[in-house]
Amino acid sequence: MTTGGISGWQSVQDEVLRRIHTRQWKPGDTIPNEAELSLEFGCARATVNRALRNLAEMGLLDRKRKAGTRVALHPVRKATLDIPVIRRDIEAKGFAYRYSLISRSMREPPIDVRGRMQTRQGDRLLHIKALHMANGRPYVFENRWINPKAVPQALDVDFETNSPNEWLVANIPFEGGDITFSAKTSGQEDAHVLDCGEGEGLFIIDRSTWSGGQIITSVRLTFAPGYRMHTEL
Amino acid sequence: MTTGGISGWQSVQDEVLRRIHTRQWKPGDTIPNEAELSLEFGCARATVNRALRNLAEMGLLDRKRKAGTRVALHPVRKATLDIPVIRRDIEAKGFAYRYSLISRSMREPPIDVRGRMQTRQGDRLLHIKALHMANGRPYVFENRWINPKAVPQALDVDFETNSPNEWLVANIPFEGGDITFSAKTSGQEDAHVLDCGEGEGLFIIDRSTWSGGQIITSVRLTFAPGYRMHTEL
DNA sequence: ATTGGTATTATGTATATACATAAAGAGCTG
DNA sequence: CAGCTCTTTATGTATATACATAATACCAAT
Repeated sequence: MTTGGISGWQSVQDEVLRRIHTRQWKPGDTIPNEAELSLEFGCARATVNRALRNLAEMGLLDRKRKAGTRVALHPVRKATLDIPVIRRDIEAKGFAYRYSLISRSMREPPIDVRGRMQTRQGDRLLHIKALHMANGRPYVFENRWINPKAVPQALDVDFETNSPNEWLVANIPFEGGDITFSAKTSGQEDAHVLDCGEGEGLFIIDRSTWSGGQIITSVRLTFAPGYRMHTEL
Repeated sequence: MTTGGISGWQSVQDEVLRRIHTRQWKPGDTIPNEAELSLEFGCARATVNRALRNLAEMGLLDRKRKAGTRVALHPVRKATLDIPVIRRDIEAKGFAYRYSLISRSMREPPIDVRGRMQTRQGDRLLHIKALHMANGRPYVFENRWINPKAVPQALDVDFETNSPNEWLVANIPFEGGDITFSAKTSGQEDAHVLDCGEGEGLFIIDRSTWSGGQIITSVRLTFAPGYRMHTEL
């Protein structure tokens, strides 16, 4: 039978994918509409819709009302990264996790942090420096600012045994945030804390999270040399 | 009215989100099942399903058949990154794009590349080095290997005016791949090509793509200092 | 030719219904 | 009590139908 086993939206998706890969449908082409495809595949339009919607989410199809569905000209593939809790990240790799607090204080942040956290001059924030270790080796240096106006409970936590990373994830829900990935050259503090040389390239994640219109926290994670963040697409 | 305007799966999603954020439903809690929620919200179960499925995809809910739906204990937030064509990335930032080919040759790859590309000893690959510039400044150094067995057409392209990045995206469909993000310390070649100092931290993207069981290409993108990759969650 | 309104059309969503499937839990058996 | 089946149950999916909405295409009036 020519239809093989086309049943279920996944099969429809697979068949559409096949046609794209074999260039039966080339980038820029408008493909048949949902009604036609449902007829061809012998399934309901909703099933075709589910498949095409999914492919559009993956960035392989462009869909517009009335205009129809076309194969994406520039397949802007979307890689989805998991942003795990650091302890779980380390443990998932089979390493022993250890945590140690470096410092904890209230202070006025430098101007760049003030901008990111949208606080006024003179506002003091909770500042925490901590180190996460894998098998006894420094893994990532956590440099975090917490807004006490948004998270007053944080003032009662000493962060001696629990990292702010973990405490926040477990206790403070957030609505959204933004992440920036970059690289920097290790300075004196980095080299000291991460036990590496000065002038090494380090992987950086800067993250701010907000909820209810307030910035909750802003953190810089500085990873030890050799860190790699992997994903598939 | 207490229900406000709960209609449409997005409203259902918003309401569920609200209950999570207000801790009415705490991490680990099992929430009412689809049938109950559809009754409460006065909509069809399919509508609730759509909303909850979406939230599960975002990593906020854990769903299992029979076990029910619960609020994720460790909200592994998924950040989706766009992986654009370099030229579009640069142009989107409002910079003038320029491209220049550095070298093009057939050669046997070093052992690490041979591993990534799954080729045998003695197999020769097409090796291309190229530079992408933004407003005349080096932006990213493209160091690519192409498998001529998978992409024989590439042998007829000189890549003088079109980057392999762009040519491949436009001409060779791929099924999947993997990406690794990391940082490295600039060496002599990096410093020369990217016009920066030696010993600077550089952002690295390593990507391999495959189709039909064959590795098509493997590339290392070395970004000039200051590059940042941004996303929201 | 430009403007502007209207008809057309493909996707987007909601609905009730039905059946499939995974997995937990009960109950049975050795 | 370990190990097995069977039942129960919540999610997963497919279906036909209906209506909503965005965006194009067409036609008329200026």
